[in-house]
Amino acid sequence: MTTPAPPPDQTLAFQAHDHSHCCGDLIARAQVIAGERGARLTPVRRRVLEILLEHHRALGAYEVLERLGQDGFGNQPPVAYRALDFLVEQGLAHRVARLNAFIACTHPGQDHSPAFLICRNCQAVAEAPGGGIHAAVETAASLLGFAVERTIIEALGLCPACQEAVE
Amino acid sequence: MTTPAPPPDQTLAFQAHDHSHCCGDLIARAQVIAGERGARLTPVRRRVLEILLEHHRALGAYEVLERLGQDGFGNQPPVAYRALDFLVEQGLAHRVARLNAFIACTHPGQDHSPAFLICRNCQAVAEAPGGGIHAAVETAASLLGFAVERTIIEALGLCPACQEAVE
DNA sequence: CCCTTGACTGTTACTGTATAACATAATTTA
DNA sequence: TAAATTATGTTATACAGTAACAGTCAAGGG
Repeated sequence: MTTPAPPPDQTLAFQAHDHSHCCGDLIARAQVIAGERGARLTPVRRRVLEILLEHHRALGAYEVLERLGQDGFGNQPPVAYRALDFLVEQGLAHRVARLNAFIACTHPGQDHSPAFLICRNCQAVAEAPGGGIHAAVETAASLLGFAVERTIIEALGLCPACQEAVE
Repeated sequence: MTTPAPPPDQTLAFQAHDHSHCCGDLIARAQVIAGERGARLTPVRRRVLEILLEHHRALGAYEVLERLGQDGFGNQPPVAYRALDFLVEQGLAHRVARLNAFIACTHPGQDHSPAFLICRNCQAVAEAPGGGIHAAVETAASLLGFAVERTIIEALGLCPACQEAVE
């Protein structure tokens, strides 16, 4: 599974950008992607995706849930978890294991197993191109005869902005 | 993808071996390592490490806690979490984010950020050599100007034995 | 048009994971 | 030995996730 040259939006989370644009754009693409797969982007699901898109950081299910409740949706955990599970299945969002939290996918539609870069200072999360990393995991695993099905790649550290801000 | 002979201890978790030997040995090494770092391997901490070493799989904090209680130690969550946090800080154990669980380090004393191979069938967890993987993560991160401090690398799949057992 | 079907949402109730805060005990240092 | 530090025990609570069931809504078949 090789990854072509990274598209220009890879550093999105770590750069200034027209955020309202990137949100609206991704919602529209999500609508299309879901339609193609015969899945329905219902109001709750759409709202959850919007909530995730309002940030470039991972949100806990209960953070999402609180906003859902404010918007008149159900405010019990399964409401949030079901919508989040749907978005993850459709590749529209990802789960960040380290944070027990969820984040909108910044380039949906492509089949990808992402590598996350998590800033410990500002909590921003970016998706890095993961091709080379996955190849390295495959190599290491095959030495032990292990058959990889899925990988979790998460790096903790400092984003460009916070490297200057923090000592 | 060929499978050359792996180094002897890397596949430990996936092979038959003298388990009582590997436990006693690692406890002794832990004692030394802690001493060198000015840290105290107290009875609770030592017992927690023993509990982890009795398995080659990750144990939840509450599994550890239950055994601690049976041995006359405190049976409230902080007792287990504090001991586990200590072991992780000293490099004597690792946290497996995917499983919200902990596992004894199979080669402590070396400064290493491990890559875990998690069998979804038998729950065994092995540490894979992570050098190449970390290099790949560094490369990907540096393209975005991100400074990596720690990495979480976990692969889910089937260990050699379970590839035969499971269809 | 109504009815059935299946998918989605809402709710209750619960299990599991983790930490804050404070009291007590043991160990080290002065 | 006293003071300071470090570790342990305990209570209480916050955060994460799921099972089970009831109600609702949209789409297709008679």
